[in-house]
Order: sequence, then C-alpha cells, then structure tokens
Amino acid sequence: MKPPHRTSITDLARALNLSPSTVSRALTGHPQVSETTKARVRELAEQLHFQPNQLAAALRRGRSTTIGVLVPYITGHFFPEVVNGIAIEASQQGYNVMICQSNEDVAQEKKNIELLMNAQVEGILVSLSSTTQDFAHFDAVRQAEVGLVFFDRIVEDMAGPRTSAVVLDDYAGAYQAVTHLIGQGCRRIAHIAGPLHLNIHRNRHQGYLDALRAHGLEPDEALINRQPLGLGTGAECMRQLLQLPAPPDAVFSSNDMAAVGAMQVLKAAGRRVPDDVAVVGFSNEAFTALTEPAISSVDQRCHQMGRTAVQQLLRLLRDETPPPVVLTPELLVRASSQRQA
Amino acid sequence: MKPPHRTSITDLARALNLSPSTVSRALTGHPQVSETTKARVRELAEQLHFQPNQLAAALRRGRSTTIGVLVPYITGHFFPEVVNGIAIEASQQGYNVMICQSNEDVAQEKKNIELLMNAQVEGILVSLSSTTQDFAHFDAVRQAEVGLVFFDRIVEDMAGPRTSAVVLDDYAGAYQAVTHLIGQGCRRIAHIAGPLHLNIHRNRHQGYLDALRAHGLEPDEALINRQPLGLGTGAECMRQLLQLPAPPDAVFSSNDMAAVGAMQVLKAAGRRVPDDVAVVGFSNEAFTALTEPAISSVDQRCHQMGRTAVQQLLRLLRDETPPPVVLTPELLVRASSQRQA
DNA sequence: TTGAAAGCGCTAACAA
DNA sequence: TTGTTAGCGCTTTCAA
Repeated sequence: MKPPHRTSITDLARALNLSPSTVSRALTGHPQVSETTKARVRELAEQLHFQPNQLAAALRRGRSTTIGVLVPYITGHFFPEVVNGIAIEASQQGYNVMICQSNEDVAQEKKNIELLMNAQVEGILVSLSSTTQDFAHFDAVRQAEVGLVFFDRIVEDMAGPRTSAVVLDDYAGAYQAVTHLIGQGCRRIAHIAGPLHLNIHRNRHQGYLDALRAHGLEPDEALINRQPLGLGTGAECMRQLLQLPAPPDAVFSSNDMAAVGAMQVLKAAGRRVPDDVAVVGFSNEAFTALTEPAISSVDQRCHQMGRTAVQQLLRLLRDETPPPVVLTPELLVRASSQRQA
Repeated sequence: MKPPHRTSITDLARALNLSPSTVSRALTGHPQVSETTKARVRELAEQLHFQPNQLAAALRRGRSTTIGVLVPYITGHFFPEVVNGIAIEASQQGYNVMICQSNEDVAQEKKNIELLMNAQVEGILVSLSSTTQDFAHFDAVRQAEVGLVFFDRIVEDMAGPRTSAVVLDDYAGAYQAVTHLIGQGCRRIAHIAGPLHLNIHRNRHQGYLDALRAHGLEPDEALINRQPLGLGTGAECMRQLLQLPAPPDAVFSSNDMAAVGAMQVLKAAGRRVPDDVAVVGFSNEAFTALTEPAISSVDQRCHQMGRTAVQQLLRLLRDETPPPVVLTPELLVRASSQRQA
C-alpha cells in the first residue's frame, strides 16, 4: 500500500526546479517573485490539485486561523442562530470555526476549553454553562495570549486583558415590551419572570418594573412569578393568575415557551387574546409566529450577536481593548398584543 | 514584550532532566516508561498547565483527529439536531469537529471542502447543498484518503472507496403515517407532497400511495398537491381541497410548516381537527407540539443520524466498507390525528 | 529575484 | 527504561 501522498510544496518545487521557499512565496503572492515564476507555480499547483497543509503552516507561523466556539448546546433557536452569525463572519474574515458544546456542565466546559487550546485556536467565543461558578479555567486562556469573548451568558465582572463581551440589552427589551402593552391600554400586567438568579431574567424583570413605574403603574407582587420557565410552568402560572380577585389584563413572559403555556390556558378559559388579556414573550422563537394568535416577542439579534462576537475577537487579536458591546433588541408586535384601534 | 511562550514538551524535558521522547511517552501513557518517571512528568505538566500542541502532534503523526462537517445551513430544527448528534459522538470518540455551511450554494460547498481538506481533516460529513449537480469536488476528497459520509441529502449513485451514507427511510415514515390515518377511520386522505424532484418528497409520496393501495384505497389525483412546502402554500392548498365536491377527511403533509398552514385554514373554516379532518406532518419540528391541536408528525431521528454518520466515518477510516445506513423514522401521534375511540 | 538552512513542537524508529 | 536522531510541511531569516 503506497503512502497516501498529498502533493506538497516540496513536490511542486522539485517538479519546477525551484526551491520550496520560492514556491511558497509564489503561492502566497509575495511581491518579490517574478510574474513568470508565479504563473508557472500556480499552474502546476492548480493542475495537481495542490492543497497547502494548514497544520504545517499554522505550526510554523504560530497562527492557526481557527477560532473556537463554546456554547451550552447547539440545538433550539438561539444558539444555532448565533453560531450561524459567527460562522459567516469568521469565514468572511478568513477564519475556521471549531465548535464545542458544554451541555450546561462546567466539567465539560473546562474540558472543551482545554481541547480548543490544544487545537491552538487564536481565540474563543464562549457562552457560559449555567452551572459555571468558578472561572479559573478562563485564566489559562488569557495567559496563553488567546482572545476571549463572552456572549449572551457572560462573566459579569470579568474585565481583563484580551477579553471582551457581547450581550443583549435585556432590560431595554423588557422595557419596550411593557411600554407597548401599556400603550395598548393594559394596566394590570403580569410578569412570568423566571428564576432571578440568572442575569438575563433579573435584567428583564428590572425593565418590567421600571417601565411600569415610568407610566405611573405600581408593580403588584401578586402578578409576578419566578418559577423556572417552561410550557407547563407558564400554564400553571396563568391558572393561578386567573384566580386572583383582580386578574391581569396582560402577561409579559421572560421566554416564549412559558408565553405559549399561558396562552393555551387563557384560550381554554375562554379569555380572548389579546382583547381580554394581551401576551408578549421574549426570544422571538420560530414558533411564536405559528401559534394562534401569533405571539409578540422580543427579538434577540442572534445573528448580529454572532457577527459582533467575531469582530470583537479580531479587535482583541489586534491588541485593541474594545469595550463590551450591548445590542439593542427589537420588539416584534404580533396578534397576541395588538388590540384594535 | 516577552514571547508568548506556552510550555512545551522540551521545556518539561529540560526541567526534569529527561529527553523529550521520554516526556512524550510518559504523557501518552506509554507502557515502557517507569511509573516514577510518569508521575514526575505528570506532576510538573499539571503544575505548569502544560497543554500539548495538537497541531504539531497532528503534523507529525499525519492524523489530525478532526472531522469536518458541511451542512447547507446550521439554523432551523433538523441540522442543529444532527450536528448535535455528530458533536456528541465525535467527542466521545476523541475527535474534534469543524463545521461549515454552504448556504445551499455549490460554490461555497466547493470552497468549504477545500478548506476542510487544508485543515487536514480525517473525514468529512456532508449534507448536499440543494444546488449541487456536479460532484467532481468530492472526488478530490476520496483521492486524498479522506473519509466521506453523506447524510440526509446524498449523492444517489455515489458508491466509491472510503464513502458511505446515512439516510432516513422516508418511504417508511410516510407509509406509517398514512396507515395510522386509515386506522383512525380516514378514507379520503389528501397529500401535500412538495416538489417531487427532491428524493425525500418522492419517497414520501410513494409511501403515501403504497399505503393507500395496501388498504384498498385508490389514490385520487385531485387530493395531491406538489407546490413547494411552506406555511402559505399549505394554507392555499387546503383552501382548494375544501372546495372539492368530495373534500378530504385527512391531510398528510410532507413537512410540518405546510401542515400548520393547512390546519389554520381548517380551523378558520370551522372544521374540527381531527374529527372532521385529521392532520399529520413530517419532521417533528419543535412547534408541532405547540399548535392547537398539537400536530402528529414523523420524527427524523436527527440525533441518531448524526451519531451514525460519525460511526460510519470511523469505520471507513478503519478501512472497512460499511453499507449505507437507512434509519427508520418514528411516527409521533398527537392530537391532530387522534380521534376518540 | 531566488536559494540554503533552520526550526515550529511533536513523535517514532533505532540505539544504548 | 531512556536517549538520539530525524523529520512531518511549511515559512522565514539571511545570504547570494
């Protein structure tokens, strides 16, 4: 069995009676190489389907042109969209992308960070696993002169060399959503808030509170629920709300799944959405457009977030120190919160 | 500014008064190294946070332990789920994953294949772009002794060295779905089939026809629609079906989006689902569980497909010649097709 | 404008 | 059990 020989620069050099260095230079378009030589080299390379060995080049240069991405998981709506943005921007900038998932597990997160470091990536884009409390594994990254950009789920107080972040302005999104509901005439707006130890939920909750107060409405603790967010809990929560002496005339949910659950209960109870109770969710999941009525939701600019994360990383690699980027979300008004004029 | 020196095997060797080879062997658990030396090496490696340079190792070994994945896009439901399966299996088998998307464009597909080859991947898992007609760019892959596994969207007649495939048995999925509808008492079953030039749609269509005939029902051309599948076309198609002299008592749609469209029209027209008209979709998209009623659908075993693709690749790399794998889909019966007993 | 030589960090014969 | 040596394929001084 003959060795699986892929054509190398040395091969080209031999065939053309040139030195490897010249061939290498010709291929990378070095200005000091004569046009004729360049032409000869390129022609042969083309003809033999020559593919340069990135590994060798990277080893020699000390630059891999690869960036690592570490997300809690790659399914659902949000992360695939962000990763899509990352992939597109990275490819435009001439970088490859290596993707890992932590499955919301710190141990795997740690392992994956090592893996990416071993692969000699030039930078890492991370969205933290929900179980991450200790951040020591990221120190190693920065010591190794590898860029680090957190997105969406970030380490709050992690200013540091070669580190930046991209987040969504959850506060503004919630504020927009609630302001919109008030504009539709709603006065008792419930909030399915999610567990407040997560910063995204905390910020959305604050946006909710501030929007109410800014319009002269006093938040009512009875209208606020802090259960984990899911279809079932959204439904359960709505049932409780309907039994209040003064039930709400709107619901702002911190995620879309819970909003669906709430809406199903409303419909089953014979309440009209949006006329009796208006509903707004958060994340702009694909299914929000498919329920009946379609659910208004806050779009998280996933794609933009991915692109921005890559851009931040490239700035870090140029030794700039870009401040964290905060993206402004966009409220998409659909039937669930649009009352007749 | 001091050079960004990451600890190397040579460093460890110097510090321990050993040769690099011994250190290397100790690190990889070579049996011929004394336990004491191993312990010393490991301890120092730990202490200095030593991370081996994969690039160098891969170059030397001629094996990158990286596999490439090329999909039309990484958003939506199907591909992220498959990629998830790939990532998990690959990681378990000690491989890294490099992901590219073709955006349904042959040119990008070609470019990405080259990119992956340059990165010296050991194998590539591909789902074809819908515009791919010419397959020359894949010949190069196999000539380079790189494994090639097609999944979902495959090259039909591409038997070849170091090549395999994983697909879903679309025919069986459709057959199951239609048989189920017949079992629910449906007799005039419409089919939103999608354009039949795509093999997946063709196979599902055939499954539909055969299931009908197997139960003594003659297919009615008036009940079959071949428009591209979307929310709008599903709705449009349903409107037409309702105007037939003998409208259908069930709809089997080749995808879930069109099923939602059809169901919205049914509800708007005051038909009860499933009692007047039962509905079954295909793909088990997340939103099928969220509509009202929830839509029965055929699950495509995305996760399994990803894992299997990796397994097939590893077999190819062991010089086996595994036959293509055909996965059997699973019908998930939900409210949209479940009539009272 | 081109070539010679060295070396990125690692591993694997072969030797001792 | 450990060390010596060579080289994976590429880039990059330095010299011609």
